[in-house]
Amino acid sequence: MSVPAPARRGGQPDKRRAIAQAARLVFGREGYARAGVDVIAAEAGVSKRTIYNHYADKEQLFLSVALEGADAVTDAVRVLMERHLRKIVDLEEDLTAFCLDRAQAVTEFPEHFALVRSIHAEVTRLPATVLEKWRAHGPPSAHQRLAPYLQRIADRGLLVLDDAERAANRLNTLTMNDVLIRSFYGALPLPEPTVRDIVTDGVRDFLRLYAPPKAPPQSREPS
Amino acid sequence: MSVPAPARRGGQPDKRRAIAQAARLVFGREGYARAGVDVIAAEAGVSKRTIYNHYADKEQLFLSVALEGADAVTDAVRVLMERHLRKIVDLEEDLTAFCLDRAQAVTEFPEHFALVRSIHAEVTRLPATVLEKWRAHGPPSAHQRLAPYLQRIADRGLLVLDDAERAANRLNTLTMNDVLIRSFYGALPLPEPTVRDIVTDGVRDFLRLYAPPKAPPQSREPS
DNA sequence: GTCTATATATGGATAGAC
DNA sequence: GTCTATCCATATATAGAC
Repeated sequence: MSVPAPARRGGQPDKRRAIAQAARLVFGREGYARAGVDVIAAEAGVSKRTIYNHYADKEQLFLSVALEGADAVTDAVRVLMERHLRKIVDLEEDLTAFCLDRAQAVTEFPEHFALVRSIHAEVTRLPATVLEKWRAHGPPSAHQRLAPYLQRIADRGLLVLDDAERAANRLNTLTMNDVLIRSFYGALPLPEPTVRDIVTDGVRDFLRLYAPPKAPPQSREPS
Repeated sequence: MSVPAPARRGGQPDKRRAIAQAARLVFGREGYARAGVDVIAAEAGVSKRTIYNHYADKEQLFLSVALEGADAVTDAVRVLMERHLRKIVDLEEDLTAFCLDRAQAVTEFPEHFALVRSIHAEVTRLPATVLEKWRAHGPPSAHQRLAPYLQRIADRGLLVLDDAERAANRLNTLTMNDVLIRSFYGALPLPEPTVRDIVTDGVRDFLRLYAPPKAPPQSREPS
């Protein structure tokens, strides 16, 4: 499943992107099995044969698009981390804002999460090598990138961490997972207030688990 | 989607169950779209026409089987609650045992969770009325049944609950959800030690959130 | 590389006898 | 109600001209 290099020689590389985008749309809307290569070709404005010139078959096209989409989401989350977790002013507020934005990313990439649902449905039929790549592009990598941010926060004394990666996973569990499951992985987006409640509660409990024993708000009047 | 009453007049009601079982197997193995009514008929040992005599179409067959399967899982979980949570001897141990058994139910009903994955993939194409029924038969009902058990435990002073149903959801979030997501809803079962780690950690954190402030182990020597 | 046209297969649903 | 045989639509993939 290594992403094949776009054909350069004389061909229009735009077409390949047009195909990928159309495939993402149609696969997301119809699911893998129902999606017709015909429809994808029409949506992309190319011939069916052109698709088969760029991709070996329907399955390769699907997997290629799925992995690209996962990377796009991953990049978006990376941006959110930098925005909310680089400089902490109020830990609870910043974590909440981060998780809220992260949760809303689910509804901002609807085509991709439709692909995620299709992959879940097909997962028992996918080759092991493909699944490994899928795992590598997915949530686990997100945890690995979140952990250093939490570690930096802990180094400033705002959290007490035994294991930064485990804590990253906990934050995810307490906020994202509920949103994912209850929204059917974004298929039926939850009302914004509901998401806010879930995330707020999750962050609060996360801090109850990981906040320092008694946060002395740097009282300016020592005994 | 009301489950239609089996035809009695002269027909063999066994056939219907054979069809349902075969459908559960084939839908679980192939997914909704790939599953052929032909194959289901062969697996059930009946003719294709017989299936269409019992069920309006493929979709009705699928949904009927899915809801029945959800009820079966629900009943199994109900049994586990009675076994582990009716009489508490050691709260942490009992909760852990319950959640472990509950998590392993995912791998004990592989066909059903394969159906769950298919439903996720199809969820945007399902009628709203069907989705409501699906939700009603699924996890939310499990929370509602778990809550009273937690409430009884709290009444004995072993937990401090603000809202029993919220706590039930928390226990679920901290144990089941990770298992579900990381195993791709049971498609790639996690190693038993991994499940044990997840559940053990989850219950420990649950108790850190909901245990009474300082559990006095009824010390026999007051000041 | 791209297009039109087509081969080939499959699957949902039905007709009609028993 | 159940079976055998079949219709018809659809979909993947390919052939061959430009």
